[in-house]
Amino acid sequence: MRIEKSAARGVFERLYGHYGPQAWWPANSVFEVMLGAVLIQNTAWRNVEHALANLKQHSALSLRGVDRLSDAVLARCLRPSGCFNVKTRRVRALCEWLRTSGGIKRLQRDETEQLRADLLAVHGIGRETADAILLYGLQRPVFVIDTYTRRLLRRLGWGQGNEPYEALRNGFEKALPTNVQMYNEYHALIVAHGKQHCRSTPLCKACCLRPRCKYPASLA
DNA sequence: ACCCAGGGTCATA
DNA sequence: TATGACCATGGG
Repeated sequence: MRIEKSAARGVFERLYGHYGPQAWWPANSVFEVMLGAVLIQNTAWRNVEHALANLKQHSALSLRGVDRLSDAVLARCLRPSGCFNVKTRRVRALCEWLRTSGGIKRLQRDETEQLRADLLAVHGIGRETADAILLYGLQRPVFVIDTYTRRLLRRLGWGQGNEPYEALRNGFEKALPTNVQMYNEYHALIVAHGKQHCRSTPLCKACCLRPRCKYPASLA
């Protein structure tokens, strides 16, 4: 998958110029980023906020805190984020991994590729979740691919949108400078744009990323 | 009553 | 490699 550098840069400038800085990831700790990355799976951020607020009430926005909760209580906290029984197991797996690998502070010293492999080995952490944790939690220069990114890519005519994850990640990373801050904003901007309704902004008149958008035309 | 939301796992072909 | 069932809440 090949993406033109000027095009990749141009779309970023346009999105940034329109929406401005996104201040991602909304969290107060690396652990909270990890929790959010798992809870956001196939749900809306609003629901995740609710679940995180529930955890906070139980003083469970830390590894120790989550470990103290019973499965029943943890599941009850996660309920608003949907698929809560599934996510309870995934959060447990995440915590188990952190405990057995010496904690976040030690993990910070590992190479990005090593960290990525370790994350992918955790139950419930796939490519997107792993990359979100790497980029937003551990400040590594990894470009996150999600469904909005695939739609954007397709609607820009850069590709089909169904290419393998790694191909797309590689395409963006080669087209852009290796820059954590830029990757951070770019992905956040793609999501922000995708959330807009058609015609709600000048940019969306040309391309909204919602599934049934009437304007599947180019941003450029 | 539907569709969708910042996915991943598991079974199957 | 690729498709489909499944998980399940909350907002539009």
